[in-house]
Amino acid sequence: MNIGEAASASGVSAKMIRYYESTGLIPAAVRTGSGYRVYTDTEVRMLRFIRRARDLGFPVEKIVTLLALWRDRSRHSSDVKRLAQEQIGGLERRIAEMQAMVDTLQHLADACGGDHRPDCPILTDLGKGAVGAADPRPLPHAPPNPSPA
Amino acid sequence: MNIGEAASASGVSAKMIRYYESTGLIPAAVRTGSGYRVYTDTEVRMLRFIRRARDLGFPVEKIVTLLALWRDRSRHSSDVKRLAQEQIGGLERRIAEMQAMVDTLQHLADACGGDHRPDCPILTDLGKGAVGAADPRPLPHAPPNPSPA
DNA sequence: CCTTGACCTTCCCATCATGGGAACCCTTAT
DNA sequence: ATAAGGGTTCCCATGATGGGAAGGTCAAGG
Repeated sequence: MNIGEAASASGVSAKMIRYYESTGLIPAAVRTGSGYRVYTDTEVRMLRFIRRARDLGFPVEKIVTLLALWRDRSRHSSDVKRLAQEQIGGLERRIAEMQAMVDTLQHLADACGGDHRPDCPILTDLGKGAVGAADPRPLPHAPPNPSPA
Repeated sequence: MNIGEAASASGVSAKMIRYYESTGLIPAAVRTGSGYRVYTDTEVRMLRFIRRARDLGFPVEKIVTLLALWRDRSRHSSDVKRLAQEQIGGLERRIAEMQAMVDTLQHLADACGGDHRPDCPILTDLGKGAVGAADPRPLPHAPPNPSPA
């Protein structure tokens, strides 16, 4: 199977298959004499596994561990369960953060007339604050685990 | 005020202040004879505005619009409210996606013994699926609007 | 046999917001 | 005068993904 077929069979783009190979997430594929990558059903199943785990928001780094457990027939299900629960915890923390943003915005929007007049508590709130020192919270902008699928 | 002072007064790092200037989000700062950027309270307030908007999850692109409205004294509050509501909608969509991930994971984890045995519905589910064509959903991985604050 | 088109290869670039660091210049206090 | 602690620019890296160019390969059909 060529990379294109493996891509459509697994739902992982050819680009990403090469990327996963380059980062070591999956082993290097066997090549034909002319350099084409060749995939078997086993590898396609691995790619589907990766795809599903990404759909569930697992960061690629965690998928490394999941794949190792997947391959390890003597794994303990408790190890897998723990990973899943950590993932749930991380997602729930991010959900709570976003919910807090929603709540704040909703509060501000509720207090905003939404008419032709310029007065708007949203802008007032965003612009408020004395010019003294601000707490330099690090604005942890890059979520460790973005993937909404 | 030098950039370092403006950074601690606004909560935006000096690095990011220069970045915002380079992208045109904020106007270029006045310079001293020797090239140091100089900031006034007005600019610090603008930076705090940006910081707060980022904290609420607004992508920088939207902040461009918010800033324009902030500066425009003849703005209509309805324009601001609409932006806030769009932001709320986007956040809620992402929350729903993540909640769906949590639900799926919780379902799988509940069915997993979590003991020393290898059997685990989590891995079974991730690995399942025939090797036929998979729907090539684009895995919209990059959230348009990540910032959890 | 040769062409054509679809596929493959590698390599580079871009995203987005952010940090790290190097190399070098400026200011201020001792 | 010198050292410390700013500032400046420029380059690089992140993580997962797509886009695209330049060039090699394969299969089908004339």
